[in-house]
Amino acid sequence: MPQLNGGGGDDLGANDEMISFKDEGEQEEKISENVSAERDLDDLKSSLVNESENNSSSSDSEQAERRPQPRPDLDSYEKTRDYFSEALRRQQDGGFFKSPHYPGYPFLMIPDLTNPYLSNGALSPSARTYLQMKWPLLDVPGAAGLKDSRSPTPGHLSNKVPVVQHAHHVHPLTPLITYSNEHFSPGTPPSHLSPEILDPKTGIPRTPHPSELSPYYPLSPGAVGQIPHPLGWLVPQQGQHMYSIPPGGFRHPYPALAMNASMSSLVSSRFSPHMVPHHPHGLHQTGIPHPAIVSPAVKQEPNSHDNMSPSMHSKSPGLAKKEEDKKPHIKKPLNAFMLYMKEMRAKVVAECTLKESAAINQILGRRWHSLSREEQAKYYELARKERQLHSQLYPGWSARDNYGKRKKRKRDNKPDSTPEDFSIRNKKQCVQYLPSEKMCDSPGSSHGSMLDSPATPSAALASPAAPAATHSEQAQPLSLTTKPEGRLHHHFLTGKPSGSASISIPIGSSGSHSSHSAAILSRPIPFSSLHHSMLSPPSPFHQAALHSHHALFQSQPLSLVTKSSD
DNA sequence: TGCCCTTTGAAGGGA
DNA sequence: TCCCTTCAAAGGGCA
Repeated sequence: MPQLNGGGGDDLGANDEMISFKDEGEQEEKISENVSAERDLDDLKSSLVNESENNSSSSDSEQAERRPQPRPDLDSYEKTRDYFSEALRRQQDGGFFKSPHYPGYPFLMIPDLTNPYLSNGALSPSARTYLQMKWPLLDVPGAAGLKDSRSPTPGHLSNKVPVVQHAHHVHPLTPLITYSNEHFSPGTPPSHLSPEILDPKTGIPRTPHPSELSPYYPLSPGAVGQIPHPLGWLVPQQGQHMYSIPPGGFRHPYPALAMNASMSSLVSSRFSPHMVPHHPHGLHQTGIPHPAIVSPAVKQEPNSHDNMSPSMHSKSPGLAKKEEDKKPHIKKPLNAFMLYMKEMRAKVVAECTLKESAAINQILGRRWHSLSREEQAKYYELARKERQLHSQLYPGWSARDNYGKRKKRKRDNKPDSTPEDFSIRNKKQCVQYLPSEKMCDSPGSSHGSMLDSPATPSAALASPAAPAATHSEQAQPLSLTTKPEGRLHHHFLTGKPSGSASISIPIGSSGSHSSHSAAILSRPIPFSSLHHSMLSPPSPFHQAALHSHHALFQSQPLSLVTKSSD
């Protein structure tokens, strides 16, 4: 697996970190991915027929690309396959994106997608192909009439994740090309990304047809007014949509929204303020509820008033309550780990026999730590954009608004909770999930890349965690429950002190997490007790980490460790 | 039916 | 500034 070129400075992992159980499987996976990709592409072909036909008069670049093939769908197919080949080649060449988890990353570097738009504002054909591939239901310009977008999008609207990611051959991050391929640097959005979509044929601004919106973020409440989430790539698996415009949303006039360049590319032309009527029921015009908006009946507590906007407070109690009942539940933006989890869960599930999310999440947590800084930085950046977008969409929304929306969760370290209660609560926590992950533990568990080396400038730059570190550092996984040494080491991205442990294995949870779940479950298995298949042979670095880890463990009893003793 | 579990990170409030 | 709490996703387990 290729490492970052020239990054030798903090190359913690040495070569051994590249050795993982998954490497072999990776080969197979690539093969299967290709097979699967082709299979998927077969399906894709048919959806590309019309597009190709409709663009017979496309640009010269397309003409140049186009092979003299009689079937335009095959052309698209070939081009798409070229992308895979190119992606694979780049991956093998040791591109920036090195993780075997992300075969799709190289797509971010597809040259043609660097500027997927033609001079007239239309998507380049390959970009269209790509977009079609990534958003099969996305009616990109030129593909109009391909399908009736107003028809429900069945596959994407399920809230359940398919056990096997069908689109594993394309990394979900690839749609981030939307942001740019400049490693998420908020660049200047293409000029065509104006609130209005230019008709590629006429050049006349027009209201985007719903079919041009990402199918993963179909318009929900307010139908046309619904904003498709630009991070829809995260959703495809679940078919969820992140955000929506709640009734009463956009408390600020939309034009007043300060859209920076990054946001512009995020929101793109689909976030036209002209298409933001309020829909009281949080339903897409198709009648499909927006996943980001949980029906009050589902999530909202009957007596909850804390989700009321100021405007609602000013209304009459009855009316306010009425609207409150209608008011959708605006979910929190996903953080980096959540984004990662969402993406990788299906993969882990597919790799493992595990089904329990708790166990899966443990694996994901460890894999998260095994990610390189760059990889994590991508997710941090994504999360940052998520938050940014969320804040733009819901200017008045506060995370506090959702407090109490869920049922009261375990509050085992409440002062009033009795020890009996606590012990009862922790009975289930004695279940040890991790051993069962030995089959599918992170190949990168030996990666060690997240260890406490200072962030590289690029990573730090890319990290949105930097501004938020004030809050997040306390929750850094590296921080020990006991925090015996104080906050001595630094967040790998922010460079800020973030904990005492010098290894990346979470020992319990910090903060409130540990307060209710810092039992043995949260405790990592000592390296020495891990199955061989769970960890690669320790590099010198990891041996040092082992030593440190053991030292830490020696200072902590291995028995049930809770923070309830506080 | 609905909470619990598990993970990390973000946000907000209180001290 | 630090600490704590809550929530975000997910889905099997369990009462």
